[in-house]
Amino acid sequence: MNASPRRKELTRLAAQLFVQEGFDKTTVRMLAQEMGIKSGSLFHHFKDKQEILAAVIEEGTHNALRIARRALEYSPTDPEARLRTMARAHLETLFTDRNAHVVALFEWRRLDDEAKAHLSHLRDAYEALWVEVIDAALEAGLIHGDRFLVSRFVLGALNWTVRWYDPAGPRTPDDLADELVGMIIPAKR
Amino acid sequence: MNASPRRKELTRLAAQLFVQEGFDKTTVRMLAQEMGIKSGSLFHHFKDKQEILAAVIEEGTHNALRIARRALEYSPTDPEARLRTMARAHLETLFTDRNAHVVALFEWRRLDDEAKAHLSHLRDAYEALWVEVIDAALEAGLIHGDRFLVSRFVLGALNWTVRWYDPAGPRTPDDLADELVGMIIPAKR
DNA sequence: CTCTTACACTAGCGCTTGCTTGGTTACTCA
DNA sequence: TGAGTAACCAAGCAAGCGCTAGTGTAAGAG
Repeated sequence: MNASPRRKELTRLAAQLFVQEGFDKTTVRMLAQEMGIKSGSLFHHFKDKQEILAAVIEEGTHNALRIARRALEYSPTDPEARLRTMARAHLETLFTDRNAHVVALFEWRRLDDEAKAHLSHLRDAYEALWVEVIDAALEAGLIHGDRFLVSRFVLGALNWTVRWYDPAGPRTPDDLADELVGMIIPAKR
Repeated sequence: MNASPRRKELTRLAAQLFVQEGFDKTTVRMLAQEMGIKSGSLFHHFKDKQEILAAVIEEGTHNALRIARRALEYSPTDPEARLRTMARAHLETLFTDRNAHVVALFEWRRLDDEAKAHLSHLRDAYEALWVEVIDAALEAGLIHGDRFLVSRFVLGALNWTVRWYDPAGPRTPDDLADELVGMIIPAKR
């Protein structure tokens, strides 16, 4: 709700700590120290610890949606290019905003029901983009299989990259995206 | 180390709770109650909470390795069949021993360094099976791409199934496995 | 009939947790 | 100049945490 610049910065720091330590192991005292304030002052910005988590996830998902929409807007319209665009956008988002997304992926269950209900709308909107692109690729005969399963598998493969991919290595996120797309569409070289 | 039947049963119950609540949120009192004993008695079976986690993960990974090896043993030897066999074995393990594997996948970071070192050998042995099968498929020209990336993508897609797959639904784990293999090898229907 | 072993219990210690309270400081704007 | 407000702090409470110490009991081994 509130979006003061101070709160945004605190959210960014919280995301980092949540990734490093996990939500449960991150204490309000650790959060406060990282932010350069005392633990009590934290509750001036956030109603409770839960709300910090929700803020982190909301911020991340919001960005992902924005980046993907913009990327599709400027993408060529043929199904293969759009598939590649979505894969690239997904990984771009995943690694520029890494902390927030890792939290969204692995600490989702820690949200209370209210926050989950609110945030799952955002997430569904994002997944809808994927389903749309994959449907087009299926109809064009570019890939084959069940639309539901294909999108789950692709998203799974992409999301799992946060567990092993090292941005400092020789491969760029775009390399990964292209490799994945190349893997699921029949070769034509 | 120790493997009394009592301890094995306790490990199974612990896995269930760890999945339900997460490792950090699961208290020794909750564990004890689920086991029908008092919290103090728990430490007769396990040195500390960490050791329970390690026992859960060890048990699961051990089973996965056993099942995969046995499946490969009885599999036809052509690369496509072996790929399908590994995918099926992976999902079979993932869903018969679901709790243990979810814990292994998502609570790994909670292990102390010593346990990590010990258990990562087991995990590496399992991944080696995958690399071997995927190498054969690449050499046979069945799939294309980088061996490292392909195996990461495939494992990612498979592991991610625990986040969305409902065993009570219409699809069997074998269906999923076949669909995934069908997705990455060029169609020939 | 004793000794050992496995398993469980009661009681609680020492510490950390999320969060509250009551007050202070610095800045903005009429 | 004075009122209002956003940001912070010091102090600490109540609850819950992992784990320990010491004891009891029943079953099997010698």
